Amino acid sequence: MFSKACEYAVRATLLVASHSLMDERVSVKDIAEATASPVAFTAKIMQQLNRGGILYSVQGKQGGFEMTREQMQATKLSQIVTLIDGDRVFTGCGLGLRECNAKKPCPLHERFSTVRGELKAMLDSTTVLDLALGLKDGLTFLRV
Amino acid sequence: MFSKACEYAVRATLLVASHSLMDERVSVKDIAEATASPVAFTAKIMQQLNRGGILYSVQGKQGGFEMTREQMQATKLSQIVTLIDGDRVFTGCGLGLRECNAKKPCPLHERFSTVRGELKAMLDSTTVLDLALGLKDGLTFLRV
DNA sequence: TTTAAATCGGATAAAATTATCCTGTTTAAA
DNA sequence: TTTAAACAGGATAATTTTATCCGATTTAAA
Ligand code: SF4
Ligand code: SF4
Repeated sequence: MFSKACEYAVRATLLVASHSLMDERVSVKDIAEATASPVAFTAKIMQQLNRGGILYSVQGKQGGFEMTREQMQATKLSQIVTLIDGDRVFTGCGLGLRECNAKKPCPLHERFSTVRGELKAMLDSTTVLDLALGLKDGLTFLRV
Repeated sequence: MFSKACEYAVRATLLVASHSLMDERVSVKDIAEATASPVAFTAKIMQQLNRGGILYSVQGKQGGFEMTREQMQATKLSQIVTLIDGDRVFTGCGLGLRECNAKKPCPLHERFSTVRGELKAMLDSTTVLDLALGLKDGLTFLRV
């Protein structure tokens, strides 16, 4: 469904958000540990999230990553997915046709575009804050 | 969403089915051409489809691939996806957690499993015959 | 019987994704 | 001022996925 990079990105963002709700800043090391992700790969992804304006990074000792409540509210999951994976999951053909042309539909067109639309609607309507709250309260988890 | 191999597999299966509806057998070369897929890779996938009982292969001159109407009716898209990609798309975690434990859900659990279930229901309720009919009638297409 | 079309399957290659390493810079604390 | 923690970013490595190649076998037609 999503790339590993994208899964790590969402997990990392939610972890940063839940800590920011408690006014804590987290390091890459903390993030990788808490989300069971490879640390160096996670570091790369944090750079992308920072450049994409999803969160803030603070350099130097005592540095790390943090989010404002505004960012948490403004950031929908679909934005993170698009930032890391592009829009293929939202616009791509279920059967892999290079170009989606409704006048020349693939056999799965009707049924697939319905489900794809539901996925997009779900990710469009879910904010980082929505999910970070449950995480902060210990109701949900980011690693097994 | 699906691997390239899986996309090729579904496209190839639908092509074989539509031709079998007209009592025509098709070669790997024909399939690759008609579905805009790499021929050698498609050949490998045809072997998997044959071993998996999705369709029949006929060796030797005038050989190729074919499906019975029973196979078309019995084969749901979900079976092809499972054969090629396994069940990760149906059972995997949207955030990539290794083990899905409803008692220890990821933050996206509720929303993701809903959409994932709709995808599965769609693929479970769609047979190869359903899609091959529109293809045979020229209403849908397998390449741009 | 010979030939050629076609699948089978193992080996290999190319490309993309995932993951690591290392050096430099920033910055707070000692 | 020195030190060490921490991110930035370029280079490289490992793994997986995608793709190709080739010799062997099967089989219908010439
Ligand atoms: S809509 Fe149908 S045709 Fe267009 S891309 Fe999706 S699946 Fe393929
Ligand atoms: S069910 Fe929820 S927790 Fe379990 S895997 Fe799917 S999304 Fe993750």
